Amino acid sequence: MIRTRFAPSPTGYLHIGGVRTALFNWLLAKQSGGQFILRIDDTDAGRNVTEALQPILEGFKWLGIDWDEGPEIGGPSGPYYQSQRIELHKAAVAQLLASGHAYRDYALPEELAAEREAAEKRGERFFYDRRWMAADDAEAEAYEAEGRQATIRLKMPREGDCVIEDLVRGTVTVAWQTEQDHVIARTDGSPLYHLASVIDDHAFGITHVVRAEEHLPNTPRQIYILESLGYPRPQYAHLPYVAEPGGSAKLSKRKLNKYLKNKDFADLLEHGNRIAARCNVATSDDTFNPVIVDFYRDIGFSADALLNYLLLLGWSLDGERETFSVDEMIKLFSLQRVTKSPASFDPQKLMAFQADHFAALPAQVRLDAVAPFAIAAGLVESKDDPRLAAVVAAAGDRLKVAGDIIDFDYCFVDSIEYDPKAFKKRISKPADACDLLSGFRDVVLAADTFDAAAAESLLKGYCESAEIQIGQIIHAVRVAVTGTAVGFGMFDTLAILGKEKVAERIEKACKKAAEA
RNA sequence: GGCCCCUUCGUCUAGCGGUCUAGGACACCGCCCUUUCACGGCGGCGACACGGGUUCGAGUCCCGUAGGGGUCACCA
Repeated sequence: MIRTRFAPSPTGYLHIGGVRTALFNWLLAKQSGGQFILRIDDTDAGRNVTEALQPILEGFKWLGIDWDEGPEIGGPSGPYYQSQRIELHKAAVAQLLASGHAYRDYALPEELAAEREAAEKRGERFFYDRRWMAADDAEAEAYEAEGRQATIRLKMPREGDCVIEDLVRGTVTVAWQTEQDHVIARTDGSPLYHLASVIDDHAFGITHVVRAEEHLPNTPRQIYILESLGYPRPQYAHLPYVAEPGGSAKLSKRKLNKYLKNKDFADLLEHGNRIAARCNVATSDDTFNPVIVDFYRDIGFSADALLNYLLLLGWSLDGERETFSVDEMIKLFSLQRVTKSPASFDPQKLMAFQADHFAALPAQVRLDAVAPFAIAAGLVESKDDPRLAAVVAAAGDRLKVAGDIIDFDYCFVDSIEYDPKAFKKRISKPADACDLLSGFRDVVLAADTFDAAAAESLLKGYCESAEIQIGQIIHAVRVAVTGTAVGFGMFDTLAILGKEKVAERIEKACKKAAEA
């Protein structure tokens, strides 16, 4: 039975790289009928845990990554907050101390810092020499009489190798002597991450530790802890990290300013900002950016598209197939096909996946996705407004994300803005534009029915009688009734607007042209 | 700097000694379709980091070099 876990710290946001790691864990568990566990690593956090956790939980819910055990639902191995498991961790520390795998260390932070500095000066790396180690109770008492307090350090082996069989990287060998005596408990007795993580993984029965490769250097000390405690080793799989757009360094939320220099990244954010501005989406720097999942949800991405893209960031089936439903991901994923090198985050490719996924959705689903944005932007009052369904259908794949509905605001609002360039080119400049437009307007007004087919025959008939090619008027019509030079089919547009609006806008455009 | 990891088109990747004049996707550039935009179709551009080996034969194995990256907390 495979049991995997993802262990976020309550930071207030869900990082895209973290989602990728969680996804792989989830997939691995799901495909074998195993369990995926969410554990909250809040040993350091303290305040506001619930608040800082909420966005993360909500992010997973939106993505459809559900957990079999963890916050909100509990489970047989609980509690799932590390801060609530502290007694267990302390007991393990005591056990390690008793068995001689760890020791009390009375070094003062200043003393350590001085040692570190001295080593650096000599051009050597700092290596703690156990100078303030208490070899027995008597020594400990003596140190404590001086007013010192002990941290607990691992008494790491100083010879031999630590051999890690990693499911992604193969055999990794590290000489024990390169490992420090890591601190596992602070002077106040509180246990540190590595200790807690190992204890909890064992307590939860985690069989596969699948995490980002930045944890690879931590693995020897964790192995030392678990083997000292007599625990079996889990299987390890260290995933390559997700790299920044156009670069090879790890994607980090802290370097937003740097990513903004990448055009694709900046364009994606700009796209989001455009939607957010119209749809009342909060755009705090902390969460509204393409490194954080909230961003995608808030501008109308499909969760499955994001998942599909992330799946391919470090994994491939055969190098050919790229589109996978969630069920297919679960069925086909394998750690064997995880790549070893970091994959850089490519906003354009992500958007391509999104566009494809969104275009393939059934009309009703697309409508449901778009409606909240249309309502928030004040384009319609309810999703039952027939114009909305008509626009979504007519727009087709021009809607890449649900929030793109704002690009077609001219189908809903009372008065439109004209793109100055388009207006000049199609209406002001051509001498006969307004005459032709006015002629067409009369035809429109006289029409009995005005659906797309009717609009088409009306315009074509008008061209015939005016003895012009359709190309000579259709662009002017588009600019006059939509304000822009681009959009979906003209006849659909006319039908959606209705004859009164079409006539009114043509008149207004001609008036504006005459004034200029 | 120590330790560890990584290295095929701009990007994501296929490739597990001969089928590689290196395949697919995104991006980019043409052309076609077309009332605009988008889609779609067709075509193009474009990579095995370098140097040694091993082998009849190396993108594929070995060793070096270079480059990139991760990590070195009483953070997680």
